Amino acid sequence: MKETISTHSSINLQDPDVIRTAEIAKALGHPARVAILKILTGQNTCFCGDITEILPLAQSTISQHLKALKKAGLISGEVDGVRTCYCLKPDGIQDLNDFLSKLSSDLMSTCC
Amino acid sequence: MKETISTHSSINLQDPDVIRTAEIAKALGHPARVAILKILTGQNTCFCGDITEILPLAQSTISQHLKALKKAGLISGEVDGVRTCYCLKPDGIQDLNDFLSKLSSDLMSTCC
DNA sequence: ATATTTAATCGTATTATTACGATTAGAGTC
DNA sequence: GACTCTAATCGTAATAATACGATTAAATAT
Repeated sequence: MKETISTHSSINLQDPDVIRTAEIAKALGHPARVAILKILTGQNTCFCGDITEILPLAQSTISQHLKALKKAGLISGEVDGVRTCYCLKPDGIQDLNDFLSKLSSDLMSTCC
Repeated sequence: MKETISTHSSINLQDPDVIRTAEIAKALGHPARVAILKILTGQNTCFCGDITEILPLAQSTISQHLKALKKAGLISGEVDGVRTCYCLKPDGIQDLNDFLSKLSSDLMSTCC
């Protein structure tokens, strides 16, 4: 017999915030995609081909990773002639940053 | 013929920083694990059973997710009698937070 | 029009993740 | 000792992710 007074009625797996955070984190959850973000951060050479030259992965694989980052809203990709110009999207990065800042600040609360 | 002057000799997939960031993000990359972190943040009830009552997942599944979070260094798990007490690990959260803060601050650099 | 360049998509094989029920193992209780 | 409670692990099925080469499509150049 349990008398659990749950204060967690607000935490569920369908919560858009939870889903959004997981989505962004998942997009970041592969070394190739972290590396791509770093490359995009440091330079204004945002073409797929440039990344293909830097990372030891096939063009189709890079393209797949770019697609994943774009789907998660972390980067934009605009066609520029025969190429596509990829660019970081501050909003998406901010989303995850917000969650983590909040989490970090809450860490003061006692546990164990 | 290309004359790429790469300034990215420092970015590679074996870079421990890149690998670490991806590892942490991957651990966060599932709604159940984000929810678990939120639960651990808000309360000092850190037992597996408590989480099992809050989230609509089997005990074995929760246990699996806890294992993943622990492996990534985001939580600790200490046996306390018949139970195990789980707790957020500030260091791991900070690792990812650091990367994202840096990324965010770099977003000012021109691109597209 | 033909050829070239760039990047997306297709097809596919391999591996990893996710979820569950069942079982196991250890701690505490009767 | 037998019993209960908690949580880890096992076994397994279904799904997703990853990587590659090959192909396609669109833009540009010759």
